[in-house]
Amino acid sequence: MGRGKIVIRRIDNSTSRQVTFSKRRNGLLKKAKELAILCDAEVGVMIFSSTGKLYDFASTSMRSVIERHNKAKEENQPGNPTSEVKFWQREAAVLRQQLQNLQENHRQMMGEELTGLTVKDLQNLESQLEMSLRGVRMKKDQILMDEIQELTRKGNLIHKENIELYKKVNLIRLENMELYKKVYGTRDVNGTNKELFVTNGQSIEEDPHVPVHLQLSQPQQQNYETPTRATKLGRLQLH
Amino acid sequence: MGRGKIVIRRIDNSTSRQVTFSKRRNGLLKKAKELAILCDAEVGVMIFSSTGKLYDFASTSMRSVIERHNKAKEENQPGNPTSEVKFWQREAAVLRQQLQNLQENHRQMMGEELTGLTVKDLQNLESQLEMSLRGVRMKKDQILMDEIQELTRKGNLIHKENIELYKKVNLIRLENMELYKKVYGTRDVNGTNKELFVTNGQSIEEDPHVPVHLQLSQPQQQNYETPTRATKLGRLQLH
DNA sequence: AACTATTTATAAGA
DNA sequence: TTCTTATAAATAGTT
Repeated sequence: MGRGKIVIRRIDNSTSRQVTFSKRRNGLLKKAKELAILCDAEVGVMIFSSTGKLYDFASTSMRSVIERHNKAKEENQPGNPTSEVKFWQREAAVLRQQLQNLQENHRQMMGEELTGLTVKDLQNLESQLEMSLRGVRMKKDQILMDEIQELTRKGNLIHKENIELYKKVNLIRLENMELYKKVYGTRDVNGTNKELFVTNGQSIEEDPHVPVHLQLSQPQQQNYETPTRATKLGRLQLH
Repeated sequence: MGRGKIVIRRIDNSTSRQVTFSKRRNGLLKKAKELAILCDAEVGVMIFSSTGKLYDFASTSMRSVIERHNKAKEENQPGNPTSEVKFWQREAAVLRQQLQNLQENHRQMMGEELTGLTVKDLQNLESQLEMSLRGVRMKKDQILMDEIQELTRKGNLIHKENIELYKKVNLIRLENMELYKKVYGTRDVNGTNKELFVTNGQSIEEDPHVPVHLQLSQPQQQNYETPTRATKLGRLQLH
């Protein structure tokens, strides 16, 4: 696969041998990775350049690959089949089996690997998924309902606060009007000094019955405190 | 490098995963050999199929490659009893952790253990379940459709057989009537010797247009041959 | 390190 | 599994 065909024999020219090594080494490692992923295989590759430098790849870990290789070749180091080692090997084997079973099950629940299942199996799976879906939706709805309830509660609280606030404002306003009369007489009583009743740069006066109008938070927002007028009013410090 | 481009991700279809494994394994081993020869490198490759079968290549010997690798990594030999036990312990711990993670995930997919999930999490889970459900239903429907198609095909076949059979029966009956006339003259032509046209103890005569009435097999039954009248007739040997 | 003409690997289909 | 074939990918030789 190149400009020309080559025969597989040691490349004499040191430079081009080096270049080819670099290219083909990368190619080999890439293909090893691909094989491991595509085919769900455990792969280990070790390469030493002619200068002794190591390049390797292991889909899991090189140690695991080597252990497995040793076991497969039954070339267990002659002289240490310690019961402890055997115990842990068995333990790992059991766990690996469990993991594999669960993985298969999980894949089926993910709607993958359905080939080989009977209609009965598929029906069971379907029922299970439907049940799960119902559960999940119920839970989600519960959370949303709770959220709504909480927001409604807060809204009502703020509404009450606003009413109280309104009363106070009106009291102060009356006091103020009295004061105004005392200082300036009776002229120009209406339409002045609105500034005195302004909070946060917004006049309350223009809307005497501040409606509770909370915006429900979207599910993806954790922040319940959307800066609506109501919450702004809610933050008012009254003393 | 094939008829189509593929993404590097576990191949779902077990058969094609196996086929690809076989091809790419050979490719990888070939390239490992070539690299070793062309570039004068020491190369070792170990591959375990998902079924656990080992395939390997070493330009020198696997032992040598592993030794060299160990030395390069400055790690103790996997033959050291203590380190071996430690290795398996770690292996077991990793597997146990994986199992636990997968179990939690699986429980959530089963609609259990949903506490602690955010609305966002629940929505993702919901989508996943919906997708899985779609996949499962599609698969199930596919199987049922195939089954129905197959049954329809068989039904039509049997219907045709019945029609042919009917023609033959009528022919034989006519022949028989002629015979009867010759033997007994013309008296009592009708209403006799019905026995001659009886198959399996059931008279065809009573139902001249045998309807094709196949019972669809329930999903759990593999047996398509429910013993209806139609199939009984279908089993008649005609020569 | 790029570039590409070619070879090689391999995905899909029988 | 193995073969075929169209196409993707790797890479030999070159700049």
